[in-house]
Amino acid sequence: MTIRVLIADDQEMIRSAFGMILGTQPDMEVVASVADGERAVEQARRLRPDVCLLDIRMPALDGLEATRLLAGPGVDAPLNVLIATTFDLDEYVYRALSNGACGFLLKDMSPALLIEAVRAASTGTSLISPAVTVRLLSKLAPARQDSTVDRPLPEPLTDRELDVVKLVANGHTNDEIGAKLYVSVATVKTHLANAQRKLAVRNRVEIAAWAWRTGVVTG
Amino acid sequence: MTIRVLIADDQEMIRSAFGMILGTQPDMEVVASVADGERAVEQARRLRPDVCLLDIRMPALDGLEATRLLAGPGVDAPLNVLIATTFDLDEYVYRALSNGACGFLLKDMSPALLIEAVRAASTGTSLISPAVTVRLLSKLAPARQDSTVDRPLPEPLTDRELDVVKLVANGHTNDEIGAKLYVSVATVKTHLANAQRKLAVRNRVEIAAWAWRTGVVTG
DNA sequence: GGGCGGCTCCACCGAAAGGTTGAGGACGGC
DNA sequence: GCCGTCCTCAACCTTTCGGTGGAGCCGCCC
Repeated sequence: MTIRVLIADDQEMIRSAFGMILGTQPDMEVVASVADGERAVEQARRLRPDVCLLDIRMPALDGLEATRLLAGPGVDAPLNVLIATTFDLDEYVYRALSNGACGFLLKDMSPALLIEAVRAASTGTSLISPAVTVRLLSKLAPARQDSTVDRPLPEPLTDRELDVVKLVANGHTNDEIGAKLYVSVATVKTHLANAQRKLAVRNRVEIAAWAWRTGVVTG
Repeated sequence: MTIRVLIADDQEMIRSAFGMILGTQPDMEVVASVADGERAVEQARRLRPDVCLLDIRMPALDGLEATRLLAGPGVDAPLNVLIATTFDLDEYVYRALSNGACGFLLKDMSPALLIEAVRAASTGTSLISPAVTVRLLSKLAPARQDSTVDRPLPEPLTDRELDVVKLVANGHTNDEIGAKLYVSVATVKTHLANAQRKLAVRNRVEIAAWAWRTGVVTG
C-alpha cells in the first residue's frame, strides 16, 4: 500500500529535499512535483495522491487557497493536505485548518517528523509542528496556569470513575449507569462521590461540565 | 552524544515496550526504569537523564505531580519531561504543560513518533500527540461547525427560561439560581420544568448538555 | 373588556441524588 | 504476609429534584 505524495513548492531546493526524504521510505512515492498552486490543484485532481504537501507561498495560487479547493468544506472526495511553510503565523494555521488541511508543518522540522506527518496525513489524521502546537496551547490555556500550579495534588480519575463520569455527562441517572456497567447503584454512587471529590465539584452537573470541557465526552 | 532516558510507568509491559523502541536507536539509552512516581523523582534527581518519560497514573506519586517536582516552576535545573498516557483529557494536557512537561503523548502513538518525541524533548522542544493537538485546535478555532445544527425548537425557550438554563449549565442548584435571579425556588422549578418539556429532556444534566452543545453557555 | 402568554409563587409528594460509614475481595508491589 | 489501590456493595440519612395542580399579576392585542 504505497503512499502517493504530491509536492508543491516554488523552491526547487525544497521540492527535491522533500522528495529525497520521502524517497528513503519504501512505502512512499512522489507522484508529482510542481512549482505553483494552479498546477498543484490540477495535478492533485488528476492523480488523486494520498497526501498533498503544499507550501503556502506559491505563484498563481497560494497553498491555503489550493487547500480550500482540494479539501475545503463542500468539496466532495477531499484530499489529504499537509501545509508546510517557513512562516509560523497563527493566521496561516487557522486558515489552513479551516480550509481542510490535516497538518501544519514548519520547514525547520526534522526529516523524521516530515515522514511521520505524511504517514499520519495519508490516513487522514493530523500532525502539527511542535512549535506551533505549543504556541497555540499557551494561548489556549493561559488562564488555567496560575490556578493549576498552586493546586496541591491533582488526583487522577480511575478507569471506573471515568466510565461513570462519561455516562453522567450523557444525562443518565445512577440507576441507568448501574445497569449499563453491570454494577449496583451503590457502586455508581461511590465512584461518583470519589470523582466529585477529586474534581472538586459539588454535583453531577459540574461533573458533566468538566467532562465536556475536557473532551472526555463529545457532543 | 547519547540521549539518556528515564522511563516511569506502573505497567511492566509499557516500560519494556518503550525500552525496546528506544533501544533501537543507537543514540538513545534507557538509564532507569521505575514503576512509581516517587522512584521516578528520586532516580531522575540522581541520574539527571536527558529525558524523563512519565506515565500519569502511577502509585505513590502521579506523573503530573512528579513533573512539577522535576520541571515545574521554581525548580532550578529543570529536567525535560515527556508525559505519556492512555487518557486523552484536556485537563491532563493543561496540567502537564503548566507543570513544565515539554510533551504530551498518547500511548496509541506509533513507535516512530515516540522516538521523535524523545529526541525533541532532549533538546527541550515539544511534541504533542496529533490527536490531542487536533482536538485542542478545534476548540481554538470553532469555525468548523457544519453538521448537526440544532434545528429551531418547536417551542422556543422564553428569556427567563434561558436564564435558568444557563445557570443550570454552570452547575448551580435551584436554590442558588433563585438567589441569583431574585426569585423563589418555586419559580425556578417552574421555568426548569417548562424548559425540560420544551427541550424534550429528562433531567438537568441533559438541559446543561443542550446548553453546552448549542453554545448558550461557554466553558 | 376579554383572552393570551409570560412571570411569579405555593403546597405536596415521590424520586433521585448527595453524604457518610463501613466492609469485603482482587491484585500487585515490597 | 502485609499494605495500598481499586472495585464492589450496603445501610442510613439529608438534601435536592421532578411532577402535579393550582393561583395571582402584568402587559399586549384584538
